[in-house]
Parts: sequence; structure tokens; C-alpha cells
Amino acid sequence: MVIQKISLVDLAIDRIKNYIKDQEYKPNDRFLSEKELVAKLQVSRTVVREALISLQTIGILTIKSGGGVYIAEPKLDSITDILKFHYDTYGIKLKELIETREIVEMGALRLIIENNTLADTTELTNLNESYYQAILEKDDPKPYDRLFHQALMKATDNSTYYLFSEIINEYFSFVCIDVKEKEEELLQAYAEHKAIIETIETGNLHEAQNKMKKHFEPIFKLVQQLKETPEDGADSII
Amino acid sequence: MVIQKISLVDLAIDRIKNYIKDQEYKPNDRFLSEKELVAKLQVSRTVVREALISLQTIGILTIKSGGGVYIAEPKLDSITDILKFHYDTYGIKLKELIETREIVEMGALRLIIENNTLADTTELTNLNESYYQAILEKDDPKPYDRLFHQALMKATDNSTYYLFSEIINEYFSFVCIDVKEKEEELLQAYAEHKAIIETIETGNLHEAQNKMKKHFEPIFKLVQQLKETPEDGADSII
DNA sequence: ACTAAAAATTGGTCTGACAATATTATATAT
DNA sequence: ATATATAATATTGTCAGACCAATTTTTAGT
Repeated sequence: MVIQKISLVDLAIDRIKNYIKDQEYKPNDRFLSEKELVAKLQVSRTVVREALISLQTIGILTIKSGGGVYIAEPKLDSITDILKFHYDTYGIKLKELIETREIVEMGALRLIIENNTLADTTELTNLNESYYQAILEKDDPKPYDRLFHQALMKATDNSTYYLFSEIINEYFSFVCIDVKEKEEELLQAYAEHKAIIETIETGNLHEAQNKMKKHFEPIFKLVQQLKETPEDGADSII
Repeated sequence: MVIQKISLVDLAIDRIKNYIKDQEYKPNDRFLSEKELVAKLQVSRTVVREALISLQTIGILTIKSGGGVYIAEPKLDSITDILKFHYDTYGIKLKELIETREIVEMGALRLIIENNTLADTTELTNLNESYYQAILEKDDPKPYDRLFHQALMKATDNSTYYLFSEIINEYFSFVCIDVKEKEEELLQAYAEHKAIIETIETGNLHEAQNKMKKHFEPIFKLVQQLKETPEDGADSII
């Protein structure tokens, strides 16, 4: 006996999913209320609620207490949530994660250069200059760094690849320790960004990838120095 | 008023998550029953159930009707579920997905060769030979192809990178149309696998990547010929 | 010791009730 | 007439109790 009998909740989830597809809802649209779904699906409120919660969990719906049910904004929170739990519970090596980022961004360079999807490097340059300004003004430059790398990934003109890179980056920013870099190192990163942009413009893939690799070296070294420090005491649910 | 008051369900989810971490459960271990959780968390069964369902949805727990709650096997089903919905609802371009696979596998070659993580290419060869046998015996060779590419990704010795590649492949096998390839094409693929292995052994990254790129060309061309055929009629929930 | 029936456990679903929150309608003041 | 405060309504959150269905455990009989 392997077959799992399908529960009403699972059925409800499926129906609601299909309904959302067919109705061509847009994010933030108001969805049906629990009451309406009870009438429509002919099941108890319990079942409807459990289905809605499941759909909220995977980021399809948003339930506002007292305010109704809405179509969720397409985000990756639910995916990164899962990965976070994975990380906490089963452990993931930081070194691996950074290496993954590195490889993914080097791959992005290939897409950009081979497919020639980046006609205009102005935006990248602007973002990097914002990064530079933030450094000089002692602001936190990290958001700009993030934007720079995001723009680079977007320049692949492959939204799927970009999607996965975002998952990885989300995951990374959750996992990664918050390193305070020295101004000297930040300026170095700025220069490397600049060099990468210029190399993209020349169309030299091999060179661009090498520069990207260099760009990742500092963080790589940093991580390899870190010790794994797993120490917790909490035990019961509280 | 931006702050969302935290619901009891969300609290329960958090507590349970932490409890699982602390108790060092293993997959398939029996977890606490609803009743026990009610007693432990001091909330109603409704809240416990909704929390459990949420945790089941993201693949942390498995609820067996009448049989109790269990720690789920770490799988990516929940993630691919989310992506599937994304695909159905917002659409994802097949061409992009294949390009993503291509880039990811080319990146894998870099990791393998640069880090020299693949001391022994025997397993890859064996899997490829199984692929060959399946072709000759008119079996479905796809599973062996899948195994070959999986082994390649594992050879990066980066479980995180492997994890992401699995997400992509799961996603791909869901999305992708089931193409029946001719024996001629299958044998071609076999030969390309073989060539890739040999090039890995020589340590020539550039060459290996080129061969991988060639290996993806057929499926690439196939997809670009396909027309988008969105045609459905269903409207209401049923 | 093995098997089959009975009992207990556990999850699945339903109903009704009330509380907490958000939205909408109404009344009031300017 | 418009803006604001208040009341009414709608909606989700939580609880309790009941019964059904599936599973597991116990018991009884051979």
C-alpha cells in the first residue's frame, strides 16, 4: 500500500492553484475570502484555511489578518526559507557557497560576452561609481555592490539564470557573516569592478573571467580562515 | 502601521523549527504528535495543525494520516513546486532554462579541472557505457544520461553547487517536453560524453567547455524551433 | 509463536463560537 | 462639500468539541 489517499486539503490547494492561473490574477490583487472559498469548493473552513496557509507558505498567496487574502508578489522568500532551514539543520559549507557564486558570475560573463547581450555598460559603470561614492562618504557600500552584481546578472538577458543567481545571493546574504572591510579593500573592489566592465567591452571572455576570479579571492581567503564554531545550548521549544 | 502582528501559527512554526534543530532529528524519525505539540506549545490543535501543514509544505515534516508526524527526507520537491507554479503562472522561457543548464555544467567543468576534484573518471565512463548499452538494447537511455550529468556535477565536490544544479534539473525535467531522440542522435550524445571525459583527463578546461557547449547544441536548436502553444480552456475551480 | 480481532492512538474534517483586525459605511464637525 | 472621527460590517485568528478514517498497538485465541 504505497498510494497516499489525497486529502481534501491537497485537492483544495490544487483547485485554488488552477483557479489562480485561469483567472490571470496579478500580484497584490485581492483573492477570494475564506467564506467565498468555502462556498466555491464546498469544503469546511478548516480545509480552506489549511490550503490557504500552505499556499501562503510557498509564496503564492498572502493572508492579511482581518483584511482578506491576496495574490502574493512573486518572491523567493519561500525558497530561501527552505534553504535557510537546510543550512541550519544539515549544514552547508560557506566555502562552497562562495565558490558557487563565483562560478555563477563567471558563467554570466560568458553569456554576456558570447551572446552580446550587454550593448550598454553605462548602468554598470554608474552603479560602480555609486559604490565608489559610498566608500568615500563612509556610507555602507554593500548595497551598491549588491546592485552591481545584480545588474551584471541581469545583463545576461536570461531571467531564469538571474532567478537562480538571486536565490544564491539571498541565501548567501543570510548565511554570510557581516564582514567589515577596510577602505583599502573596498577601493580595490571598486577598481576590480571597473576592470571587469572594461574587459567585457573588449569582448575578451577569458580575461574577464580571470578578473572575476581575482575579484572573489579576498572573500575566499577570508572564509577559509574562519573556523566552524557550532555552539548552542537551547533545547526545548521556547 | 506596517508591522504585522505575529500570529500564533507563525510562532508555533518557529518553535517547532528550532526544536527540530536542537533535538538533532534525522530524516524519517518520528516527530511529536499533534496532541503532544498542543500540550508542549500550549496552543489549540488548530494552530498546531496549521503550523504542521506549513512545515510539511516546505518539506520539513511529513504528516501521515493516522500514523503520526515524521521528519521529512531532505528533498527539493517543495522548491521545484514553487518554481513549477512560477512557470505555469508567470511563464519561463525554455530556451533560458537550457542555457542555464549549459552554463552551470560548463561551470562544473571549471571546478572539476581547476580544483582537480575528479581523480577518477571511471564512474563517469561506466555510467556512459550504461547509457550506450541502453541505446543498443532500445531501452530508455534518459535515466542514464541523467545519472551521467549528475555524476559530473557531484564531481565538482561542491555539494552546494550540486544542490542548485539539481533544482535546475528537476525543474527542467518537469518543464521539458519529452523528446524522442533518434538512435543516431543518442549515439552522438554518447560519443560526446566520452569526449568530454577524455578532455577532463587532459585538464584542458577551454576544450572541455567547448565540447560541453557542442553537447548542448541539439537540444538548443530543438527548443528554438518550438512554438509557444498556450491553449487552455478551464476556468472555474474543478 | 503466530495470527486475527479489538482497542487505542493519531490525523482528517466538520461545526459553531468568539476575539482580533481591517475595511467600509455613517455621522459629525468644520 | 470635505475631512475626520465613529460605528457597523466583513474577514481572518483562535479555540473547543465532536466524529470519521487510517494507522498502530494491544489483546485474545489458536
